[in-house]
Amino acid sequence: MSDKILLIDGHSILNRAFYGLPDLTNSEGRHTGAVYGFLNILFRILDEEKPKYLTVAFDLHEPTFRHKMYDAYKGTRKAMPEELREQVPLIKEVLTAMGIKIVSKPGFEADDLLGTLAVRSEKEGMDVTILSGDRDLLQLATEKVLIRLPKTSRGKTTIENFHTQEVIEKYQVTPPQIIELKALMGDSADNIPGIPGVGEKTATKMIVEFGSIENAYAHLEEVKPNKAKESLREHYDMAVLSKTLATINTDSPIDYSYEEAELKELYTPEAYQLCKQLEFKNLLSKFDTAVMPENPIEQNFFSCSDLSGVDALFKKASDKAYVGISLLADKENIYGLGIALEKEEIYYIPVEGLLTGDFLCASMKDLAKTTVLCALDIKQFLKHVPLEDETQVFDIGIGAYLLNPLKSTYTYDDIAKEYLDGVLLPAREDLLGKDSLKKAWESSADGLMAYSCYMAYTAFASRIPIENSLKDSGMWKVYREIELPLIFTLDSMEKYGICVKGEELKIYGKKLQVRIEELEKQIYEVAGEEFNINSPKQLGTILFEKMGLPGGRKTKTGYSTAADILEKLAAEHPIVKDILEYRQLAKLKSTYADSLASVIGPDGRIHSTFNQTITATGRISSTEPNLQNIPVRMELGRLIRKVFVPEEGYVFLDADYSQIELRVLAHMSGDETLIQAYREAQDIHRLTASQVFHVPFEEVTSLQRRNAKAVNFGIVYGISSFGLSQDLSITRKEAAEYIEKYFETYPKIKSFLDGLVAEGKEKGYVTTMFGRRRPIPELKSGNFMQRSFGERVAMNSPIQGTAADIIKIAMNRVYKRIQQEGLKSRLVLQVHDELLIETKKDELEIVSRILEEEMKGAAKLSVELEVDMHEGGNWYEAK
DNA sequence: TGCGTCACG
DNA sequence: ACGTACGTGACGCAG
Repeated sequence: MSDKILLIDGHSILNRAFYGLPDLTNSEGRHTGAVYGFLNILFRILDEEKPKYLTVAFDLHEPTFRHKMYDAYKGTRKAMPEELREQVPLIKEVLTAMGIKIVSKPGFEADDLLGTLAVRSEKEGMDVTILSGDRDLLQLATEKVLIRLPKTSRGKTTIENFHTQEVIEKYQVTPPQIIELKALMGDSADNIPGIPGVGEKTATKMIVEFGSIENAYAHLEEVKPNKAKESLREHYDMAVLSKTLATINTDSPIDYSYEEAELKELYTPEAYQLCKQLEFKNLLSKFDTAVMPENPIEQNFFSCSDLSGVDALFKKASDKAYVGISLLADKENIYGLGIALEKEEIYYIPVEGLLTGDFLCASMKDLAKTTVLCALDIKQFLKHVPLEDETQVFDIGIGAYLLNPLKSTYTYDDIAKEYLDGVLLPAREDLLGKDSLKKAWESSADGLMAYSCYMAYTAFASRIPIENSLKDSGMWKVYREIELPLIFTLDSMEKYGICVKGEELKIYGKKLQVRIEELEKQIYEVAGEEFNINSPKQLGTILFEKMGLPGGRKTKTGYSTAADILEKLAAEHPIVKDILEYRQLAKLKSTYADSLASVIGPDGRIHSTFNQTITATGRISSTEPNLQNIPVRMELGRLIRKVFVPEEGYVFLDADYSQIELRVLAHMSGDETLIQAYREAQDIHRLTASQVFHVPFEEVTSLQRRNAKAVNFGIVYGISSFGLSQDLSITRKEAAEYIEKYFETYPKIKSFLDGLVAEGKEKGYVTTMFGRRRPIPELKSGNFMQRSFGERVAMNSPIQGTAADIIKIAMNRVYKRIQQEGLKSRLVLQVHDELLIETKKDELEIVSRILEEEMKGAAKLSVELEVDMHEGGNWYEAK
């Protein structure tokens, strides 16, 4: 087999990647999306082609010969956006680090270099592949030269491939004739003037008929249509110029050695460093551990596996003010412990023989009496080492979250990079691969010690920088008084869990199943065939193609079959109602009945995880299972709440804030009308309607009230006339009028929201009443969509976030009061504005007083925080 | 794995 | 002109 060479059009692929992918930046705000996209496509092609040689060609910035000709003629060049421009040197740097040959030459475009190398290589007897985003390159296709054009449509990349034959099939002309086409049609992007009045159709006809522009002129009288003939006649010199401009030079005088272009090891240490800095996490896994640089920190790792040594170690640790801790543990087992006493003194203790997990945990409980334990995830730590005093611990993960809540994970290597002067530590995956801790342990992976020590090191070393940053940014109080105590509150909620009746859940699931099968049958019958109703794609085909229903909104992949679309179609055909019911039941069965049943523990209770470092606004989230989205709005779904029950001798007490976000808005904006409204009104939406629509309170119609309610919601979400119009099924204009009237009624709300956006733009972040920050990089975006999103976020986050702060404060206080007063009752759930307490029957009175006092008293606002409370024998009754 | 959908606040 | 309400998590499908 002959050798293969891959030639890449650097700028054009970078361009493709830039425009095809969302604007990606690393945590320093450096734009990296185009480089990332480039590398992804490079690896994909390398994988497919496995070439022996590889070369990437770039234009230089100075104008080339061909451009000069036309610039002189027309004098225009297109500008490159700054976000892309700064990535050009970056991709060159990465390619160089990977040992990839780059060519460019003053006075020559990348096209010319590619053309020259393609012709030269073909002559050498090689197979040539050219990767470009530019169709001009098609003129280079031959039997041996393959042109590959990546296309990004709907987010994914497909590649079109062209040898001579494919060019002819697609364009009806041979590759060299592509030049003629292009010269006739012109190309504004490429600054080729072309012949006025000649487009793709005419050009193709002409070349198919005459073969070349010259021949067309030779038979000018035969050229049709007349318009084109006249234009050709008039613009002869334009045709000549265009052809020159469109022709890629295949004989450029470049020095080129195949030896240098030979593909070598791409995954070099230099490339690793770069990918790490750019935060290309997916790419890092491609690197072999062998290329990872030796880290000086590692020389300070010590293994400690004898009892007396460990005793001495804990003794030494107890003299420190604080230490870094990493506990290697999962739900079942403890595998080892890392302790950092100093930056240069880190120990690893594997669980082994007399050094049991229990022993280590007991030692740490002791250690906590004298020394602050710093770790990445204190809540996980508490699962094995129960502590009660928040002053005994420091959580660097939560600190890092507060400082930037937009990250999706808070891993030690990220934190080290961020807070320890950019130090690059090997990530978990570098050390342990994708294996679970258990697996790594069983195969006694030697990465365990490094993993544990790096984590302990990071916890130790970043404590001070994180603490300082929190103080500098005004978030120390949020950390110290809200988030840190909340760790203990959430830990307790997770440990208690909530009792769920598994048997009844099964019965409920079976009932659903019966009806689901009925509906299935009915739907198949009406549709005339069996299909997967759960597949939006198949469903769309049946409804909108086979049955001919009017298809509305489109999604990326086809027709939308979302509920709001189907509801509007319900009158068109009875099948739609059945589908909606089917959907509802299928959801209830799969997400609630079945999966809830599968996570009931041996104690008969569900122990959800409450995440403290997920949301951008400061809310907590709940996973495995999510107990914050148990149905309540529809009766059938709401019934599920009957299986959530308190244990014997207890009842549920459920307390929720009434319209907390609107009250927060009233307070933060200081709008007297809204504040006054809250001081007077039972029904805020009715009152809003009466004020906005200028009708007496008693005469507000239900429609007016509904509209006012939607506007109130809209305000909290960062109002837009479009969003409101969608929600209310009214025109944008009407929605805009509602909003205008609303702002007339509550003028300070308008200036408050405007102020938030202005503040966000100026500072790059917005804050809650308590100082919690949310960065909003989107506000700086040049993209209208992104920027608008940023503006809505700027309006919403302080409100949602303040409400989140308030309920967190309330949770902590309720938790502590229950503890202090020695009660048996316990907080078991939080659902954003709602707390559920499993209450000992004889403690009902005191607990309801605690709830009321602490929830209402959690924040001092200019309007009352109102709390609704209900008790019941299950969650359904208590809500 | 990403998307569409839908459950909650 | 752009094309959407804010914040989440889980499921099933399709590639």
